Amino acid sequence: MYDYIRYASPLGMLTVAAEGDRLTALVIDGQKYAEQHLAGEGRALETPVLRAAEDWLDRYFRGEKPDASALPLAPRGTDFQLRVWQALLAIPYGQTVSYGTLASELGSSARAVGAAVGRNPICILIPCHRVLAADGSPTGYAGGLENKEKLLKLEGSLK
Amino acid sequence: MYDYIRYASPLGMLTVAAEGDRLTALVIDGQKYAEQHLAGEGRALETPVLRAAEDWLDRYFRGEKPDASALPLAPRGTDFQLRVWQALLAIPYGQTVSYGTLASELGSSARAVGAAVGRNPICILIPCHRVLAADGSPTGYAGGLENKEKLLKLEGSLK
DNA sequence: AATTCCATGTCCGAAAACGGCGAGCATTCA
DNA sequence: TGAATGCTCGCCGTTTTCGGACATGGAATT
Repeated sequence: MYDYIRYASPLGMLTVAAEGDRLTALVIDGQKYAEQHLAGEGRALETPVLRAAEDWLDRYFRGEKPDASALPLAPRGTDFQLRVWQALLAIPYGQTVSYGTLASELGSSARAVGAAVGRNPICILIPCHRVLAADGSPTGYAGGLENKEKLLKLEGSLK
Repeated sequence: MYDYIRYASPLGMLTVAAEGDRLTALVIDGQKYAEQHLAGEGRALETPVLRAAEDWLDRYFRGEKPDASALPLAPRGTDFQLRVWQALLAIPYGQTVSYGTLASELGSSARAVGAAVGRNPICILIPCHRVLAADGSPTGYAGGLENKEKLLKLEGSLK
């Protein structure tokens, strides 16, 4: 059982979900794997943590650089996925990494990291959009490639 | 999250578990598949329904014929399993059925019924011990064959 | 009689397939 | 030369698929 709000963003409508006082999901309409991240019953209810997320998004899309670590995140995943998502949180605003380097930091393979990054349940807040192919091109995005590019442009990482 | 009590019986120690005010499991120490029936966190706490189950067991082992339908049962399983367990509840005290007849009543196969009966999460209360092989011999029991025989003797179905 | 098939629902383990990749090598044009 | 493109192969966590094994019994063959 989770609570959620809908949020109108430059990327389209978002759904932000929480269980208790922790965020569990942030998905873009039409996003791949969204069903898995929003499994079970949900009710439209704006709890305090959801209001905080709303503020965060307001500021983010306004071009500010709000601190994601201010929000309590509780993504669900396998041990490996949690490690990868944790690593994503360490990538600063405006910077990017390649799947390969991320993989070698984690002692894994680019391919496996790619799969885990693609299942990130908390878009934007956990900045999976900051991971690019080795040649610097934005390769794939569960929420739609054009949205990945929008986010990177907003952050000044892409022309 | 479930509550449970331990119960010393002629069959050995039992664990009776409930979620809220409904029984979800009754397993004999050493019983097969017990882990599945007691999955997740449990705490030792005697709730009203567990006390009722205790009374029921006291009477049962004393040789009385308490009514199982007086207790709220909430076993978890597949649709087919629930149908089979429902059918078990219809077998009166002191009577037995064969896997085959049960199967034809349910429009299934003896083999499939056997598998489902074997996964009964609420021993004794849901009388899976009243199902015998076609030739009348007690074939298998997740809680140990000797216990199946004890129960049948108590009920007078076995010499 | 004794043996062999098969039906049927579920679980479990093994094996194979599938990715939001990337390095290495060959080929192709300027 | 050298940069750009395309192919193959290895990488490794997760998901999907597949083959047996069961708390059996009836029908069809030997």
